[in-house]
Amino acid sequence: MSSRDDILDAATTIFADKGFDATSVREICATAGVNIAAVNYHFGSKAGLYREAVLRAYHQASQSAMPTLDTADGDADAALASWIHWYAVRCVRPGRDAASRLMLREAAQPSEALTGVVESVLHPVYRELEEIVRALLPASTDARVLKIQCLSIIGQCLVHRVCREMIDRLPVEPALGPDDARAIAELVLANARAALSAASTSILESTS
Amino acid sequence: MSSRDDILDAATTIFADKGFDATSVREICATAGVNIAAVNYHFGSKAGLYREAVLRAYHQASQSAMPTLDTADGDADAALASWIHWYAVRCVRPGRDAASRLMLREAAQPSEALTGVVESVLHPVYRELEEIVRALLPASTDARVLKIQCLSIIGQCLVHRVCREMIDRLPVEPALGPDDARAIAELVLANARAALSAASTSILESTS
DNA sequence: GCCCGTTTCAGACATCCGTTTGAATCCGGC
DNA sequence: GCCGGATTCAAACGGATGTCTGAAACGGGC
Repeated sequence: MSSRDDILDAATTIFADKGFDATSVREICATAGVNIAAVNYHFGSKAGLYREAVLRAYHQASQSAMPTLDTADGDADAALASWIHWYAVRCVRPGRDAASRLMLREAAQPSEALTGVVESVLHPVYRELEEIVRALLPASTDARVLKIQCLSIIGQCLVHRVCREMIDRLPVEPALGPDDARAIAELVLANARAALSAASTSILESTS
Repeated sequence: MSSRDDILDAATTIFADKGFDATSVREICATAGVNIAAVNYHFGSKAGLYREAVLRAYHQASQSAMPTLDTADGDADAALASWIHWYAVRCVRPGRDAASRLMLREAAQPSEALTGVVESVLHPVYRELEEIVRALLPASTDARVLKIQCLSIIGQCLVHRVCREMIDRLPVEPALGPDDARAIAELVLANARAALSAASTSILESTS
């Protein structure tokens, strides 16, 4: 069972770094130190290996529990803080955690072959954030505004993952690294609080 | 000169959609309705075609002028509003504008072959935002905080482009479309204003 | 010691890729 | 009408890819 896992480990890392198309089965096997035929023996095909790697990454991602409104005993603000910290750390920490990198790659550009698989882990994450944010906004808030606000929070975190290569090349000091995860999380939280309370009052003003 | 442009048009669209590796020269030529050899005749290689497509996309992107502090006569808040609107529309509007899609793909994952080319258009955009945001924050603001705040603004816009496929699959109504560009821009602006003023006062409090 | 299912292996398979070739075609200038 | 450079074309090139084959090696159960 070792070679099967070796292949999965190597595949997760390389797929996460280079994407499905740019990765060759031979490279994966060379990294894993196994014969090329092992991929088709254990996984049927390159696509099967990819599917398995994403599924395993999903399973690993489910391990570290996502904070929810319930785990915060209904305290929406505390839940927001926990959620943002949980998500931001996940985005900013550069991973030896290749699994989460692979997940995020799939999130941005889902494989048509994996329809439903990735959604099953992504949707609950989004839904939970929306529940938390909904509790922090007036009940009268437009659904469209709620959605945009949630995506803004996600975007502030995700940019540090998706645009990491660009960020690292930015001609401005200081460079942002994994050590700044906490600072980023706190700033995003402060921004979200400010944005949500501003959104609340502006809605109250417009309806008064 | 027509076939050369036909190839560039087809290449820009397909490269933007599928990336460099997943795109084949044969597919580009079939779409453009030209012979396969035309790519190497006009551009030397697939990489040369890619480079040319990105460069043309960059050139087109430079046409619509970016708002700056200067064009707002030094009014930082007005400049921020203009900049966010300019950038958000660019991100949210889906593209028949394949050029900007290609640019954003390059921004997220720059080709090593194009080092310097994309930076030359991306860096001024970031620099300008940082100038505007700097003017809206206390002079004592930490450079790291300034950078994170700028990336938060960029992230809130960019998420609508980079994660479009995921957003479209979100199990929550209503769907966000290109018509919501203005609403998104306004919300991001409101969020940025709230975040920056909150950041200003918190810094003042901490130093007093 | 031997057996049999599991796993590994070197090698070959067809296919697709980006690229090249050399001839055919076009077309303005004379 | 015809020349010569520019362009297009069908066909093929070598190489890399994903996949498959058949035999070799392994390893626990009897």
